[in-house]
Amino acid sequence: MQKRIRIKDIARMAGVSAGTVDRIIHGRGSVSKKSKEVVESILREVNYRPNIHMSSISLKKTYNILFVAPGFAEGEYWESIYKGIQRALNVFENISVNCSIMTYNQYDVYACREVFESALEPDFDAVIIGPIFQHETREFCRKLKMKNIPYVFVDSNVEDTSPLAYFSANHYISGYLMCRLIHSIMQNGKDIGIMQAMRVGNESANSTILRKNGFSDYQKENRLKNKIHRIPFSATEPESNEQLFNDFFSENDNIGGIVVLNSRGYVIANYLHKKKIKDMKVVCVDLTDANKKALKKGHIDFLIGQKPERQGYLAMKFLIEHLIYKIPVKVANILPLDILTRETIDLYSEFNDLVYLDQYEK
Amino acid sequence: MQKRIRIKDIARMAGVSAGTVDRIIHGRGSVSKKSKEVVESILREVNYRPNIHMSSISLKKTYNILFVAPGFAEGEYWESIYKGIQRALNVFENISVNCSIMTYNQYDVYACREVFESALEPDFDAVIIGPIFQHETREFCRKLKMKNIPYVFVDSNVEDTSPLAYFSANHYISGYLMCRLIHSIMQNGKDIGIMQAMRVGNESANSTILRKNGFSDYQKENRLKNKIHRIPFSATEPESNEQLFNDFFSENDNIGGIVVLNSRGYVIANYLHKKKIKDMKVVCVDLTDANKKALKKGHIDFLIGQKPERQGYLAMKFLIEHLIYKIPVKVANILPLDILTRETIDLYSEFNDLVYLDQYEK
DNA sequence: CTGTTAGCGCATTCAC
DNA sequence: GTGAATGCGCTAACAG
Repeated sequence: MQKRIRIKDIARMAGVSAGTVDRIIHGRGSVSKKSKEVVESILREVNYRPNIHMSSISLKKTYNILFVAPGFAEGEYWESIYKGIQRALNVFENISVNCSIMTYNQYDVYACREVFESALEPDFDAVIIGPIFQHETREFCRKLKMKNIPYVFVDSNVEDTSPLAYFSANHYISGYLMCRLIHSIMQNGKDIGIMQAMRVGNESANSTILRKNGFSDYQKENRLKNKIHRIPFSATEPESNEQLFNDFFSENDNIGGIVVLNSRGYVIANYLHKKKIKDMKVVCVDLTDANKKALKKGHIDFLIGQKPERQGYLAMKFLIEHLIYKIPVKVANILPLDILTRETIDLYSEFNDLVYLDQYEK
Repeated sequence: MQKRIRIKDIARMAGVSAGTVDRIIHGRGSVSKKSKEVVESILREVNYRPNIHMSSISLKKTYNILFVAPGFAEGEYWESIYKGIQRALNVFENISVNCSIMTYNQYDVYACREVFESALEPDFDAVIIGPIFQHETREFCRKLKMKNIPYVFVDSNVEDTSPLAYFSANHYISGYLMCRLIHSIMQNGKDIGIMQAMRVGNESANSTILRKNGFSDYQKENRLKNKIHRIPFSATEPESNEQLFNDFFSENDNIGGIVVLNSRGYVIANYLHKKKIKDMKVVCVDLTDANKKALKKGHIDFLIGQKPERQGYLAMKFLIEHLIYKIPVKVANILPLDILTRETIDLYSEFNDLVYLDQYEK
């Protein structure tokens, strides 16, 4: 139970003053090569861990951080991520951070491009990106890199970019799991319906593609021969869905289970309930308000959660720490998947709303 | 985005000095009734929230806290709770806390009595209790109350006591959920085997009883007529279990699913594997190392987690906050249940081991 | 390039 | 019973 090592201790050991050690830790130049080497070797040797709460009271700088992601309404997936970001800002309230937010239409690649373009104008200290379109995101990241602006991803990673870190679920395993779950509860030999949104430009979201791969691989690995049908669905014109579903089910009368690879599971769950279609097992993803409600009523059997709040929280936390200390952070941060049923959803929500928060947060 | 209110602000508003406000916040007497009233009303009015990280650097007092619970080996349930306690001590390392630990044999009520007796000798500032035997725990709490020592429970609450708070899963729902899960994956019409440990004095653990109730109620509510058989099992003489299981399965040949209401699920899971008994669904509770291993190999289908680490963490955190600020804490703290499968267990463990921890913890 | 000093919010100690 | 002074670990501004 030895006392934590302080800057003062490091300074004494290195034969310099505390001010010099501080300059080295924060890399604000103007130190001799010799001092730098000596101090840095001692820092490593004693594994110095700065006390961020102490730092924060004396820190003067204001950091400007941008969160750019798909737009969201209350209770939707991306709102949870934003809430997590806010929570981090509360925990580190002593540190002055301005967090701007810019959103784009996730079903329209052209809108996304425009928003990314305008996001490059101001000079942010760092950016948190919620990516949907791979190509556009890559381009955006390339420009950020040229401007020397660090960025992190939430929700999913994008290949061929160099983020400081990303905070994501493993979407492949998510799809793999959903396939296992639907099979474990549905009647053998029945067909499976899959819902997966299409976007303008005919590109599925990054995460949805990965889930689909996981789903298919589970089928292959277990030599499952159930027929898979794609259920037509429109995210942008919700009023057309009922007709689409009617057509689908009249053409396919052997469906025993439905898997929804995006966060709109409640749409089909509510449809099934309305049409009094029983004996249909449903597995969905994302704890949106609408999905939680459908789960609670028993219209969804299993709901997979991706801890979006925690993703946002960790992203902002790591960014703050990086900006202050230039600490090398772990790049790949894969969060666990939550499996929720109607029995556990209430406890889950309550806990996240109340106990989970630190008492000293707003 | 207004700045947080400081003690200095309160002092100015109340027309007293910061020292006086501090004395009132911590209740260390020697303040006039009038000052107390004025300051307290302002504290409420502005909803003053002290900054514990600032408090901690200047705090001089050392707190002595006892953790008394069933003994544990590495990777077992109670170790996780203890780990959570340690984690809280790391997060609040600036605060000087001595945490002692005393353990008792959870299968022997007489051993428990003795340990409780000797736990009353030293003068602790607070006690964290892991209860097994209801009657003995009540008696222990009664004596703690007489000595004016506050206590909290982890794992489960005990009726007719007055803890400062308790941190627990909802064991009733846990049993209810296990019943639902086993039914959703096992073949219709088969029998169910239940494992539930017996203890010296013939008293089941608090939590196990509650789980059993939940299990039974799910059956009743859904008018499920499957036969339930109790599987004989000894926690204290593990070498006798194979014979007990052999006898059980030769007498009961229609078992389709097994539910284990205590943390020893791996015992039967490994037995089934060894004996090459297929087509038997297994649902267990507690993420012990042995259970996780069995889950990963596919010998357990669903494993229910109770977040023991988080229980321990929250218990210690709340206790520290209470000791420092006498903040009224929420008494009932029910944590959500985790549902784990072989697909999700790895992500869960990794995350808990690494990312979950604050960077500034050891 | 570097040491010194002041001040962040808070608890404590010492005069009054 | 109370205000003022001191120090906790750290950063920032200044002087050299």
